[in-house]
This record gives sequence, structure tokens and C-alpha cells, in this order.
Amino acid sequence: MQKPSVISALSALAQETRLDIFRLLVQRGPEGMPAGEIGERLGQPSPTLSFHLSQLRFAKLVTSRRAGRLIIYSANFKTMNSLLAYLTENCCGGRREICTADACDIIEPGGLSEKVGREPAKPGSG
Amino acid sequence: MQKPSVISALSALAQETRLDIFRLLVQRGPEGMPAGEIGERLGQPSPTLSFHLSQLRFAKLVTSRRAGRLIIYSANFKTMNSLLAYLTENCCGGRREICTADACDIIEPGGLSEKVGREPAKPGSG
DNA sequence: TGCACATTTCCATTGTAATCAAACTATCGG
DNA sequence: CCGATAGTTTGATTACAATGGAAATGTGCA
Repeated sequence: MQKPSVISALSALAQETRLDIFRLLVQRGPEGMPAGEIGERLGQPSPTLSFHLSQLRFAKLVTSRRAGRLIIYSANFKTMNSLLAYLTENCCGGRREICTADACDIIEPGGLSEKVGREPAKPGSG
Repeated sequence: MQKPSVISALSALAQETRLDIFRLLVQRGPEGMPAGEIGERLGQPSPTLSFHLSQLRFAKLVTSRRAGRLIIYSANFKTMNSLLAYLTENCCGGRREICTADACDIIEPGGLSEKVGREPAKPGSG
């Protein structure tokens, strides 16, 4: 995956409605969900939803297929995979000796669970 | 990790300079790198760099510590972990039977490597 | 053909992010 | 105290993103 695609994917996800859409589709799996149902669940008017879906599609984070009058959207897990790979690539310069609990357990099996629990502070005084 | 923190982290990474900074720090590991060196490597003027570093710090994707006149930035691997967890949480509704190669191999050990290779198209006609 | 439904495109409005010169703060050596 | 160095904050400018009403497109059915 190249940088422009990564930026495009991250920008797509860095928006509340789109993040909700994407997670909904990730949790739904390959079966997917029609645009209308997504809009209903998230309480979004159709033009807004359509705008966000097209952003996600452009970023290749979702795919769409037509089924009669419905357009079914599904998460694109391959793009997701590539994105995570890019972010963690060559972590700690590949030096395993410094790549411990505090650092690169990102790439450990089982590393992708709620281990942490810290919440950032509110904006304002930084 | 809660949604506002996730949005904040994704927004922070969805910008070329900040993505470069973050990856530089991920690859450097816990040792970190002074602001000046980051700016030199990425060819960014100091106010611009400082702006981006503060965005990353607000998103808790990096931490900073002072060493004399230098301020050393390091990647915060815990936040990174939580972010990846949030994105892939409850993938395919937890139904392993549909959570196959095409879908949730995100969360398989060894899933975080360059498996794919598809490059998105250029913007424009979309 | 014509009507209903699902979704997208158009476009004006509004809000927010990125940039960098200049001014500021903090640390060190003297 | 001073001057030099390392970084941050301020503030003006510019560009891009989100929203949703109205109109358009595409599909199914009679």
C-alpha cells in the first residue's frame, strides 16, 4: 500500500459517521448491508450518507454491489489489513530486543484486544 | 478506547506530514527523536512541525520528554494498539465461520504483513 | 408507458484544518 | 544578567470537508 492510499483510508475513517458506517460493516461481515438500512440505523439523511459512502468507497474501505433497487455495501478487509500493516511496518527498526510489551506488541498474536484503557483528555489547554 | 479518541487518533494520522512523523517514530522505537531532527528529516519548518507534533500529542499517538534544550518525541504504542483493536472489534459479529481469508484475517497472528498489493486509483472521476 | 422506491449528484452554506512569518518561552554556557 | 540555541504560540491567509434540500438517475412492476 502506498502513502496516498493510506492517507485516503485514514481520512475516510477519521469522521464519526464514516467510522460508524465502517464498523457497522466490519461487524456485519461479507454479507454487507444496503445503503438505506445503514442510513436508518445511523439516522443520516440519504445525501449525507451517500457522500460518506462514496468517500469510503473511494478509499477502498468498502465495496458496493447492486441487488435490484438496493445497493449493498460491505467492508473491504483487504484494505483494512494493508492499512494496519503500513502503520506498524518496520516497528522499532525491526530490532526485537527493544520491541517489547511497551512497544511493538501491536504485531504480537493476540495483541489486538482491549489491553489499555486510557482515555485522552478534553481539548482546550493542550 | 472511546470513539472521540479514535477519531482524534485517525484525524491525526490522516495527514501526510503527521503520518511521516508517526512512522518515523514507530520505526525509531522507544528511544524517540528530538523535534529538530524530525523537522530536518522531513524538511518541515519548525512552526509547522510543532503544530503537527501537538496534534499527535493531543491524540496521544506520541509522547514527549525534555532533555536539556531538546524535546524528544516517541511513538505511543499503547494508543496504536487500542486504535487497531477498536477498528477490528467484533469483526464479522464474532462468527468465526464467516471470518475467513477474505474477511477477518486482520486479527490472525501474522496477519499484519504486506499481503495485498492493490493500489487505489487517482482522485478525480471517482 | 408511467409511477414508486432507492440511491446518487448538484450546489450553496458553514465550519474546520494546514501553512508559516514573527514573536515568544525555556535552557545552557558564561 | 547576556547571547545563542531549541521549540512553541500567535495570527492571518488559504484551501478543503461536511451538510442537506432539490433534482436527477436507475430499477422494478403493472
